[in-house]
Amino acid sequence: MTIEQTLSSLVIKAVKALYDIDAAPQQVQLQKTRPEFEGNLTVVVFPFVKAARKAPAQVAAELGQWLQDNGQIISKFNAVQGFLNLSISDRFWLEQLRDMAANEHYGDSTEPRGLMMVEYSSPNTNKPLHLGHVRNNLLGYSIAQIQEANGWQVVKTNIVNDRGIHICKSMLAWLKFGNGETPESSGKKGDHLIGDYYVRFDKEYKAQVAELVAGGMDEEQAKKEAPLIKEAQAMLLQWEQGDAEVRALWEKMNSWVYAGFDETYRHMGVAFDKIYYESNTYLEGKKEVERGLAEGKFYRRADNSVWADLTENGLDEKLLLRSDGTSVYMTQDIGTAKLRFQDYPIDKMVYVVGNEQEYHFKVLSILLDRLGFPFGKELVHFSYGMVELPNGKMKSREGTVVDADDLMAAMIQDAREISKDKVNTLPDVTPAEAEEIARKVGLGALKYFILKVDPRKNMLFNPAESIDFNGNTGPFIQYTYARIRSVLRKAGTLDNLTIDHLTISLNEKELGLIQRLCDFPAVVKQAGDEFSPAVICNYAYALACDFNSFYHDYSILNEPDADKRALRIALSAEVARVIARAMALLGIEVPERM
RNA sequence: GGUCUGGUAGCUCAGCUGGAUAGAGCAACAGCCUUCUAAGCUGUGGGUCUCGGGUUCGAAUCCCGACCGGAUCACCA
Repeated sequence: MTIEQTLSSLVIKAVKALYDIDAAPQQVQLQKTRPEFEGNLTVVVFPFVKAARKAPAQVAAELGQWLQDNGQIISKFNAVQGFLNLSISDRFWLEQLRDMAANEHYGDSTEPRGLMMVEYSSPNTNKPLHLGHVRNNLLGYSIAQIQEANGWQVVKTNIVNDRGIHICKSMLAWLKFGNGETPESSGKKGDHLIGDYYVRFDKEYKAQVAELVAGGMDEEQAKKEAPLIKEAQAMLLQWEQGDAEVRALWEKMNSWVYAGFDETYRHMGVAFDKIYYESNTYLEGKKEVERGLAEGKFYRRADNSVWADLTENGLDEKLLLRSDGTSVYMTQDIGTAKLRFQDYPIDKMVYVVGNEQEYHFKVLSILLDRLGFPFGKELVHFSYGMVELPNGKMKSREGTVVDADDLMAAMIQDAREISKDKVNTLPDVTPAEAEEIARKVGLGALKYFILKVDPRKNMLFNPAESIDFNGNTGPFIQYTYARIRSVLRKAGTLDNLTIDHLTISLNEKELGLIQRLCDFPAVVKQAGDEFSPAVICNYAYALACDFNSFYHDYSILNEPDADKRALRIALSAEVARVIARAMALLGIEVPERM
């Protein structure tokens, strides 16, 4: 039972006893007491003043007196207008600290909630990952961790868009201009190599179009008639027909890309439990559409294309199969969903996909439902905002993308240089440890920078300004952790970490820290309910701030009173543990020293 | 045009299921290391919460309208 629950039920008893009011739990408004007032928690009494027929300040005072007389945990109170500020006894807080320290999984929900599949990343295999994917990957991974902490069994999944005209373009450009270049021969990462040929295709294609237009052709027509695009389309057809040569080339080039992606994922610290490939799922989707057609749920037009009529759902009509019988985006997502639900007993399906695809998922949900999949209606599109640059959206063809590998490398380099500049550089640090610290800190700065923003909102990234390492940042929180660990290493030989004496009187900072620690389980729950790693970020930052303030004002190891010293050590250890856990929920590692 | 979404300090963002004098960080300025890690701590300045109505004891928060921005409405994925 949390302090809020305890107090809430006490207040309900109080208003019944004092004013004969039958209050619902939602009517009891509890909030943290603002720092300018004395107390830990505040009851807002306005909801009761009307029924009590007394002035707000009087209701607050009477309520406070009752609570103090009848609830053992309240040590004192004060009433300011309609706000009743309650001070909770030190003993209560000390018991809370003792209990959480004894709980190995503090913060986690104990209630099992079924199986949740989280799809994220979902790259195309024709170019390397960029900043948009970084936000996607970090959000997806973090959401998976957070939902696990909330009791879900989570399967992390990735759907790789490994077929289609885009990959044919890269293949074609490589055949024409590549001279057999490989990742080994060029020293390039496979995904970057393929991305370069995708860009090369576009360049050559544009030149062809320009030439046709110069020759007098209409631009729209030129785009269709350019020899390169015709060749790419022919190649896609060959691929669909299973042409051995095209398939072999496709497999070779995709394998280069996968090797590159694997490296990026590993570096980023994200992983998947099960990967699906569009080349395996799109046929399944076609079958489902055919079935729906046979069952009269869809209809075929004169040109042979297949459509779903969604007008009764307030939407338009949606294409499901082209007139040439090939599948579209929607088709393969239907197939992928079907395979997934065959493979796992999924209770909740979550798609981590940008908000530009809200319409797509609205339609997908309706279609799956219409096809008789019970999970369709319940699917969650975790729709996150775009990462924008100062001059607008990233455009791969305009060269304004921020590459994921480059960005991570740059962050780690910044971290290296900042460590070097520190006056208090660790004297005995080995080069290997220094490098490990730089990696954790650089990636920590990047991840926190992205995750601290409300996922639903668009966010701005300015490549010209470096990401901070001071203030409300990942490194600030990592630093707080490293600081505590340093103290604890020294304390290890001085004291044992037990709280035997629950009679210690707490100072303001100690009490505030314990109260903050007590919030953690509710924060984890809120982050899960709202699908928001940002909630965890805000909490971790507030906790680190509280600790640094405490650390500045009070000595831990030089405290002469042995009981107080033991308490401070135990409290610090608990703060470190919760920081580490919160950061783990964000996919951020914490260094023992920095 | 329809639908969705956003507008809070110079900049990046919290706060939004209504509660006390709207908060952080960055940037600027002023202090604090012989003492547990100064990636830290303390202080100063900085606001018409886009605008206008409404609801109420109370509105950045809820409702309506206006203005401005973004997304989306493909035989692209």
